[in-house]
Amino acid sequence: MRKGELTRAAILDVALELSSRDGLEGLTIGLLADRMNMSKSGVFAHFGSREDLQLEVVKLYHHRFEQEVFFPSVREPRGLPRLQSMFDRWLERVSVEIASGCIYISGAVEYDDRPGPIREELVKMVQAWQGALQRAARQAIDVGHLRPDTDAEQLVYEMYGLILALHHDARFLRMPGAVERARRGFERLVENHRNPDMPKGTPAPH
Amino acid sequence: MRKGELTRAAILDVALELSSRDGLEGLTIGLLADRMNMSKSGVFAHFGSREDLQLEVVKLYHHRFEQEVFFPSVREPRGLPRLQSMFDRWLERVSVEIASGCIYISGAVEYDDRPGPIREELVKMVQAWQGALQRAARQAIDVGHLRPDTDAEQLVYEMYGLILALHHDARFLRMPGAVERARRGFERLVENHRNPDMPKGTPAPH
DNA sequence: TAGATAATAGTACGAGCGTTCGGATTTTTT
DNA sequence: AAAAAATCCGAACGCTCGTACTATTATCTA
Repeated sequence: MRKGELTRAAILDVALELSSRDGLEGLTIGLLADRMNMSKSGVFAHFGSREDLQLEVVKLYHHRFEQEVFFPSVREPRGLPRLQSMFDRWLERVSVEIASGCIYISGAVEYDDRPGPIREELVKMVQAWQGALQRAARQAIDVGHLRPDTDAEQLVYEMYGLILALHHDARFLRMPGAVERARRGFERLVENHRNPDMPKGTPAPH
Repeated sequence: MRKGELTRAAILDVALELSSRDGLEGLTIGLLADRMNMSKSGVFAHFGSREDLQLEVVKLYHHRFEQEVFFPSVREPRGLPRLQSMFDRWLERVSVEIASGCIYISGAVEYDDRPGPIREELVKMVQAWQGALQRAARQAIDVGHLRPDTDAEQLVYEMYGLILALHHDARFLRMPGAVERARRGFERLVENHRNPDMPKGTPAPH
């Protein structure tokens, strides 16, 4: 009863690694078994089906993303500091993933036209992340860090574009310096919407 | 000698359609034969291998992209008009491809870690397009439409991000209004780098 | 420690894949 | 119209995939 959960977790760990490289659709039970020094059926027995395995991989990725990017950022004070932290940590994570691949991004392409529970799960998670970014952006407007006429959704749209371009240029084209470009793009974005008459004496409560 | 080339072209046309939807790696000869009302071996005979078929699909896509986006734009006058035209036509094309998928974008994800001739071809073409955009941006700087301190590569990086975000939000998340967001992002981008003291009386030669 | 239960291996099946090959059929050339 | 060549089909091969079933081994419990 305990050993099983342990190897199951180990399998999922390797499965996430393989899915990051080859995509969720490229994840194969045979290769996974090889990496685990196990038989195919031994691996398979831990999951009812391949689709269930893929779903678990997606959930595991989401959990790690939350742990590494989202949760540390919400401890920052409301407004621009929090939004900046979210982008920084996000960018930091994707920078590391240049070597391995990001499941949110590759999954978006793999499942943009492939209906089913995996697509639904992916969409749900990406929407959750975009929603969190939008809330942070709106708070930055509310506390006066960003101009009141700032379009939060447009802001998040362009932030997402910067990250996607990073993944594209760095991972696909192998271009150096893409991380710095994303950073500079965000700086320009913030500078464009920064509130020139930020009311002093009203620091954002955290 | 003539009939063969005709059906070969017809096969490639359908193959491009299928590859746009399911990705180049999702293109299968069996499905292609079904759509063509032909036998698998009949389809196969027109190409030495599946990889050759995929390569031809990539080249066909590139040719259409040039025809529809690049060539009409270089007839615009140098500088901002040409750059604007390139982005507009690019955006227009991707807008249509929201229903079918864009091979440059899906290919970038599929082949970011899969070496071989297909990856090389894709990289070459994307680099060519980015190079064309950079040349147009530099010309816009040279003729004085954009500020002299404008970083052309950074500009293209952010343009690419806007298009990638469009593909992501519209095709994967099925969000309405993404096209308009891309357009607004580009407007802001241009407005940020527009030359305030554009020398009058020196219109760009075209 | 003995018995129950969980965990893994082994084997096999059916489907789909790219590919090969020989023959039938159609198109082009002479 | 006859000969030559190009085009296409049908069947089969070897491979890999996910999955089902049975048996064996390891682990936990009483």
